Amino acid sequence: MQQTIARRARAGSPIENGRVDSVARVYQELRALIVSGQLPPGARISERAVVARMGSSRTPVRSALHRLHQEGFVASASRGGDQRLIVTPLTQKDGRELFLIVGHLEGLGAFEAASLPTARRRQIVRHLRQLNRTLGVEARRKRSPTRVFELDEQFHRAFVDDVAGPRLQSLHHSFKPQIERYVRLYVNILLDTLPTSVKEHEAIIAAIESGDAKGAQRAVETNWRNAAGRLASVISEHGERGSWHFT
Amino acid sequence: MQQTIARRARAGSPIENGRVDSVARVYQELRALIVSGQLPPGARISERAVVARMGSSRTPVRSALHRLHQEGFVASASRGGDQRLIVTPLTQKDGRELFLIVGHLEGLGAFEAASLPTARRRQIVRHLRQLNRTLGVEARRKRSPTRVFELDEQFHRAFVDDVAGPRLQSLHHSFKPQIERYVRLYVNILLDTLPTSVKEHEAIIAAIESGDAKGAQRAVETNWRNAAGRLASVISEHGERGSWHFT
DNA sequence: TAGACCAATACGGTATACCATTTCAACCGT
DNA sequence: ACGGTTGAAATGGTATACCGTATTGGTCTA
Repeated sequence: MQQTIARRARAGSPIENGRVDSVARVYQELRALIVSGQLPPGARISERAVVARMGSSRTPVRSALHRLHQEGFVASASRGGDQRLIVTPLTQKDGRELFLIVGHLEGLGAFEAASLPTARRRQIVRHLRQLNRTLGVEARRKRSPTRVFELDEQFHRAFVDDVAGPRLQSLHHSFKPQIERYVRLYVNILLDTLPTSVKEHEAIIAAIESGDAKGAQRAVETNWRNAAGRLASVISEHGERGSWHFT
Repeated sequence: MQQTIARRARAGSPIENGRVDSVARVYQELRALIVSGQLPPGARISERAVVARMGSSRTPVRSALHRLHQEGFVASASRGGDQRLIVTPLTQKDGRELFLIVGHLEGLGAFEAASLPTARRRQIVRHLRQLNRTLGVEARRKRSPTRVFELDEQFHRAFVDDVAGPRLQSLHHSFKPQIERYVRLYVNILLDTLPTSVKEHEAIIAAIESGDAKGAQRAVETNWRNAAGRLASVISEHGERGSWHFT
């Protein structure tokens, strides 16, 4: 019967011939809920609850959860035989590891970017400079954290996406949103450290511009290592906001 | 009816109370088949064929395939609407990316290992030295490539596993077998470059011993970058063995 | 004989039924 | 009133039926 409803919904869709790829839809919606914090860290996730909320069936939901699990957005609280899923808690240790991994992954990207022929490098550098300038402006007037996220995200994508193969890209795409979870949790405090970040970005740009691959890699890694440090001090000062369970 | 058979099989199992976690079993068996090359690169994989071979049902097989897909062991040949799965082909580009990513991931591990307190570092170093010595011996008498894989694998695990958090470990565990696919394909040729590898390992050990984090990281990355180079030259010389489809 | 068309079917996507286990809470006995 | 017991509901795992599309192999025609 639900099948009928779903089919009818599909048929009502604009031009869609049929298939809607529920798993992708469920995956994205769920991930958005987790990243935005509407599903708080530690919250239990039941397949049937998701089905009820998103109106699909268990099979695609199951696939989506499987993927989220493997990417680290949800974790198994594996009590007993079953593995019950919860939204991955935000801890200091996990945050540090996440930041360092992304740093080294992007470090590889930066290395490759700085090894490009001069023409393409110049192109990338111009883009980076523009983004970082905007970021600096946005940092001075302290508001709209969303915009800041977006700019920082674009900055880092600018020298990774263009140069990374499919594997590195997919890793980056799955890790960055998890970073975002941490950043969103401590926005206001992290916002104060923006000028430092902007300066570190300058170093990255300079290294890529001059074709200094190792330097670019080091600069990116330093940027992330410092960010990890800043996050750690913020967390230890304010407590781990995201480690409790709200059943 | 098949259910009955399965249940009976379970009951016949030694002490098992019930659940066998088919998905893990299917995942591991399939992965082994892919890594060992019994399922050749480019081979099509159909859910129902796997079911027929491994005797489970489509749901767990589907989960296992999903995971293998995300980890990169299988790829979608996405013709048309469906995404048909094939064993990921072994190409020069992909191999290079794989090696570099693992290099940078392990670089992070080495950095952390070299940052450990002296006592634990000494412990790790002793282990590393022993493994590398055995590797050197094994290199001189040229046989048993399996043993060589194992030793190299253990060497790299020795400074990653002990120090890495769960995320880095899981990445490492999913990437290393994919490296193995490439290595297995070109064993005999790659075996000649072993002495070089042993020397590079010495550099890694020395850096960890002296607590030189950046040096250790660089040494590991260099080791992998060189390995990528060696693989690339071998592939371009012998052609891409793994890029054709055997339907 | 070569190419186009058509039917059988293989396949992936989805929905759902069923089972075993765990959880949770009402209920009963002390 | 409190703690233990039991049974119902929930949950995850598995098997399977059904759908629509894409592929394929064969036949018919030019």
